[in-house]
Amino acid sequence: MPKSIEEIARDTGFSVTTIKLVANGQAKKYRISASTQQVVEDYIRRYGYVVNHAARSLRLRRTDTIGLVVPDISNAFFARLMGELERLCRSRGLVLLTASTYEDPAQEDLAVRSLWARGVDGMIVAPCQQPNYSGVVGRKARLGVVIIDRPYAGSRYATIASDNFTGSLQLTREILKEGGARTAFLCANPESPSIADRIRGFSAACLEEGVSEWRDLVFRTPEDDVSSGAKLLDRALGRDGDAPASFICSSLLVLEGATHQLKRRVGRIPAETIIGTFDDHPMLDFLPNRVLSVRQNEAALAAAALERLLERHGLADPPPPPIAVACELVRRGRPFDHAAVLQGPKQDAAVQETADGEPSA
Amino acid sequence: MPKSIEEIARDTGFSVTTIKLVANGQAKKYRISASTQQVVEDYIRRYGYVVNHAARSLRLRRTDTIGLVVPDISNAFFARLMGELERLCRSRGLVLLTASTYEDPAQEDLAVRSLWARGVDGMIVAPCQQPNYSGVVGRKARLGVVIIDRPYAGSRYATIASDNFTGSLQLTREILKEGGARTAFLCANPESPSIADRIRGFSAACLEEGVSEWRDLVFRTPEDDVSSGAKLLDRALGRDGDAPASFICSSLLVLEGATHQLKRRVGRIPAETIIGTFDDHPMLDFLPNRVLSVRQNEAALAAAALERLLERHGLADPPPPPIAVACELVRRGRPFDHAAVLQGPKQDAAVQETADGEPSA
DNA sequence: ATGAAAGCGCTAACAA
DNA sequence: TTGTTAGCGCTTTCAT
Repeated sequence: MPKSIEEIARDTGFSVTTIKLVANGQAKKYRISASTQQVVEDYIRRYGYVVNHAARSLRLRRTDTIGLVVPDISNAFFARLMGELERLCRSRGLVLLTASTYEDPAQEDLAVRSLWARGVDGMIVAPCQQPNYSGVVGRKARLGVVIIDRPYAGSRYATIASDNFTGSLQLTREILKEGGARTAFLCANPESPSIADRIRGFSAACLEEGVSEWRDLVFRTPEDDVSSGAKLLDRALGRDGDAPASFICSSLLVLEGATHQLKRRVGRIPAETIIGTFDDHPMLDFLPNRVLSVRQNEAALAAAALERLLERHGLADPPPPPIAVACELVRRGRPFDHAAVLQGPKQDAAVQETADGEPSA
Repeated sequence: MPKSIEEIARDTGFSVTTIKLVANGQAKKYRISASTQQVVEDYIRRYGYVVNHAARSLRLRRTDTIGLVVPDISNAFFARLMGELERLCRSRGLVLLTASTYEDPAQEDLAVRSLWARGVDGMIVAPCQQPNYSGVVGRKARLGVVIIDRPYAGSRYATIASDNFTGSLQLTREILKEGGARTAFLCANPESPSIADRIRGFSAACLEEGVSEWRDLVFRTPEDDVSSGAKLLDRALGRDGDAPASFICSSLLVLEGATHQLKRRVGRIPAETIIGTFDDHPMLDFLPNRVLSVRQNEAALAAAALERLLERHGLADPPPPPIAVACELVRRGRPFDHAAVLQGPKQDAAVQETADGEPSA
């Protein structure tokens, strides 16, 4: 049971100042005598000392705690983001408080309010609505807020997000190149600014390739969940029910629903279907298909967000310009080889290429 | 910028006691006059009031904060566990501090120490070693600790874990029934008590079915990661390199490595291979195969852990008996129908069964 | 029905 | 080189 500074002072007969000085390793700086130092250090070695963080926070008006508010921590992207943030925080002596909102604005307000009441020094939030915490968080709050992942236009806060436009542009280009003239975009929650960017990227790539009717190829649904993915695929299949040569999903949840529905409607996931999706995941490897996915850089997003937060922006009226973090296009499987199928499977070098490279740990 | 109780008292001319009474809604209980109540409430409505949590903690010697220490928050199981815990905590006015250890005992000690220094009221930890925090956390710590997910034998702490033995038993039984006489168990980190239970379940099922040489079918590797999964599959394949009729993976990471390696060695994942794995995940649906997975009940684990923690066990010398939470066997795909393959694919009712049921949101 | 005051453990400013 | 003190905002106990 460790002692408080005052107890140590009382027991050793020195003053709190002295104790504090040696406890903080500032002994020689303030020329504490060697004997004093010895006594105090022995005492601490014996009984231990841990600063009382509550008292410290009360005095310093600072908790060394930051809050993270995300739609859903069990979403792999947010879980990785949190992991990175926590690592960064720990190395700076900060601690991370996390809350999930499940895409519910009311829960978001609640979470923000609760974190604020806990006295977090700042918050990083992936909002599910146009962010405005002035009512929640007080007017002149000394509290820093940075928005991540959902770059709502005109936000009063510093904003960090992936470059979804370019990611989508490159993904769509590549799919069109490999898979033919058209592809469908199964798109959940199109009102979200990050998704809107993905739609813009999709349309830009379509127009590049002369697909002027791109609007007919974007299928939308409000909810980003598995059942919506199934519905979207149904709509994309259309009347004939032929499997599409390729499709792009706005999220992994949509992809789950789409593949499920494809199995129901077509009986299987055709090997020649090219699948594009946002958010990379190792388990995409389970699909036998050619899969192109857009990987976000969680580490860079986390680092940028924390940096922005800590530079304590004076919360100036014009927030700093948004930061866009580059994505990476990940390719899995191989472009489908129609010739090989006609000849039947071969156990040769060509087949060895199916999965190349060592799996990474 | 909300006010403190004392500011409100000063500004309204009442005493802090009065303010506190109405702020806590105990006005009528203590028969505060209606006019007083009115004044105070108006003031609070106008300026706001949020308790200063640091001051409260200092006074109460309690932070209403609990810590969660897990090997890796980006592991889907732990992410879901955390989500459940956070939800439960919020409804009780608690807040959750989470730290990842990346299976490193040093980081685990660091995390525990750091949370302890933050004054958490209790900790839930999924340890990567025989847990012993007496040095870290002080002797007579009034701090509750409950161990989750890794039921180390003889631990001094209350322990909650899935019933991995039964889960493994049922999984292996079913695989043997569907897939023939033998199956391999690709097993990472066999020293971990939860994995040891899974091995015991595997062997019990093997013995039931008369597979006395089960020891030869368990392939082990210390690290639970993707590259280990690949190595394990290599070893299981043996000299002939024929694809196995079935195999079981001790974790999703192992499965990722194993499927990857299977593609390299065999050229593809044979449709008739039956795959068993621990930890269920929606993306297992991506595999065209028959897949059986053992789903842990994160909600029940979280609830049990929090309950144990909050009942403040006096930390009696004999810890309470471990709690085992039942798992659920999840089946995906269909048992492979060899006859259907010989006849070629059919677009009929039988094929419709491939994926049955609506996808769940 | 309302008020006064002590003290939780820490830090910072000032003293000696 | 070491000591003293005044709060930070809250809760609790004891007075009115």
